[in-house]
Amino acid sequence: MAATVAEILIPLALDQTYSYAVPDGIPLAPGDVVQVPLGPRSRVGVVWSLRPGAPANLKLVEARLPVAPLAPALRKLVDWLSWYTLAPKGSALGLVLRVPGEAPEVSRVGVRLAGPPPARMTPARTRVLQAAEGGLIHLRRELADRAGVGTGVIDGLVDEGTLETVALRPEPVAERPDPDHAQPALSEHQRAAAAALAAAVATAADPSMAGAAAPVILLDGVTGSGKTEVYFEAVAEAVRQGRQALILMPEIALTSVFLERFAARFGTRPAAWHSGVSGRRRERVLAGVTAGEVQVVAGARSALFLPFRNLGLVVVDEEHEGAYKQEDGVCYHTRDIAIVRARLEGCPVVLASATPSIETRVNVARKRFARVALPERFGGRRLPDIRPIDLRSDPPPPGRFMSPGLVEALRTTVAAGEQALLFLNRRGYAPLTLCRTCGHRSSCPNCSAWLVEHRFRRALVCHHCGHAERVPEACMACGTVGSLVPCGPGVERIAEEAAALFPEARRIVLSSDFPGGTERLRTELAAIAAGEADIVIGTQLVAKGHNFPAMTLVGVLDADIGLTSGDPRAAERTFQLLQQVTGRAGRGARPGRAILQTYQPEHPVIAALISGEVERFYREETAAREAAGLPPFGRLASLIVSAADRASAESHGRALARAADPPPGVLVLGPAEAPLALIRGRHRFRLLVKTARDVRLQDYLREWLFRAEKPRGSVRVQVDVDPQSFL
DNA sequence: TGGGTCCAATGC
DNA sequence: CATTGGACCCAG
Repeated sequence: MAATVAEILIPLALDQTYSYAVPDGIPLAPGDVVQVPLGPRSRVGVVWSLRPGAPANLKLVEARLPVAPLAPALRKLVDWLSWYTLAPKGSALGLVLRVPGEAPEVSRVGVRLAGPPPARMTPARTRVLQAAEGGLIHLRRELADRAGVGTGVIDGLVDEGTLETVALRPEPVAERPDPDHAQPALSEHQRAAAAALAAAVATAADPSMAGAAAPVILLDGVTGSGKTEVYFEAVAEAVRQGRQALILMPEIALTSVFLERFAARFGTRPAAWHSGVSGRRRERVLAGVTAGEVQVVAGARSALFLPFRNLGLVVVDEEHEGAYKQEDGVCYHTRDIAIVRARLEGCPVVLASATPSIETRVNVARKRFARVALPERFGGRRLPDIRPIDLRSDPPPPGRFMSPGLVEALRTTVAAGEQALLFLNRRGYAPLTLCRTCGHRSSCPNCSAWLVEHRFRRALVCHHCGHAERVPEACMACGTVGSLVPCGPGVERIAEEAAALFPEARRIVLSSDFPGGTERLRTELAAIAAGEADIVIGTQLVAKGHNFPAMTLVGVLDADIGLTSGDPRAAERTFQLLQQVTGRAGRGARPGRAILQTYQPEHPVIAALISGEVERFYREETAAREAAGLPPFGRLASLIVSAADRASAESHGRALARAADPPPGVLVLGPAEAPLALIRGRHRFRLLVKTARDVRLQDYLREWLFRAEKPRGSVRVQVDVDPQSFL
């Protein structure tokens, strides 16, 4: 009877499709979403291909689900992603496939005046009738609130026939953005840049240009140069062309400011998509995106996999951000996948950054990406003056972390009624707790990391696994009471110091583990922007994307953090972070300045920040990468071998190394104990594969892992192609 | 020997 | 991912 076999991909960690017989009654096409039996249960899968065949002992496809099929571009993306990352195909599908839940669309019910007044009048009923005057349709709840009655009164009037119910179409998740809502005031540079981006969008939308490769464009502009306004014009062009636009951001949860700026330009907010959007809203955004009704989505990395119907533009804001790298499950870099997705959809990509990554710079130099530059700050504002304080010659008093020079700068800033930011990229009170008597250091039982004291929570916390314990009275090792001392500063400790020095200044501490969650963070950020604080003490969370007009001083407490991590990207990362955080100063009318406390003012990163020789820094850093054969001049993959016990992790790592047999141009290093050897109770060893740029890295890795001993027991091997961090 | 727990293999 | 059945352990 059935004469077709369907290859079905199921969103589980399976690397192959499974074959099912297609019943005659269910016509199928590739991309269709189906229900198939798998083991004891029924699961959702996607038709990957169909072929004629006499199904012998195959199970039957149970049903085709009444949802939009997975578009060819997304199926290609899944294939490409699993090829590139070595993740199982099914895992890659899991990123893309979102099956709408069973929850039926709750149509909102409205009521309106429709019949004669009720036989029996009451004061409550009178108020309702007054509120409903004019015959307009009101929401049941809203009408009740307006009349100051319960919804029961409304229902009573509906029963009487005085009011009638009307089914309302659900409120759209996002209004149509109006590309001509507000004409932005752009500088000449901005206008030129915006025109270039819009032209790329228009060209890609032109049917006569179909098939031509749409460009990847780096929008390169210093902090405060107005990149957002510029790429908004590209978004506007996509909307005019009737196409969809996706704006990817590293930290969408905190950007209500961004949504407002969008609304000011387009008259309405874009649809937001991130982990914080859940339930009904998520489903409705999904449905709107699928149908093409939602035109602009602003989202975190998972938005990259939404089923756009006619994508016309992808913007990757803060292109260089480390948060774009997904480190577990399917390891991918959002920027790179965004470029692949855009190519499959035939639309341009805009990468926006004040501090573009070296990869992107090199791609510009190689003419693979175009570049549009915004050379100056909006309104002609100057970048802040940056000055070092050498902690060797100008140290803070004992037990303090602010040098006299920084304190003095703070004093003048606060006295002038301006705002200062004290930046330290370390959460908590103290990063290490030491016993003065026996030298014992509190460390995490599950990870090879020190426990960080959080004085506010009265706990010692592991920043890797979340393990937390009460701050003990006595040393765990020697039992001495009152002998534990906090070592080093975290933001909480800096806040304490600022409070001691400037008791009358208004202070706000911000860090990602802040009690009150994102809602509170949002209000605090708004308060800072409104000038309701004199001194802000914060982690990197305050470094990014916020506009604090009254801020004129940024003090970096430890500019050297991160320079010594042994990670090849450490210098670049530190440079980007410090460039961003110092860029918070002087965005308003008054000029800004920044102070870097450092032990190594001669270090290339610090020296470049102080002298403003950005290009020289990048030139040298790029040259160093090239000399070392590191990306983007060579390719890297890391294999993390983890196991419940150290010995099995190490022995499997060694077995892999023995089987490596690298061809010319490939170097396999390790296994070495991973820098964080123990995380969440798992011991980790790392192998590093370094190849020349033209080596087919994935093919080699596949072949190697196929040949090598398969992991047994608790052993896991995690492959990360293009690793960002080496920790 | 039965029952209980744990964990790796399995799914078309 | 969710289920399962085999391996291992313990009490009786």
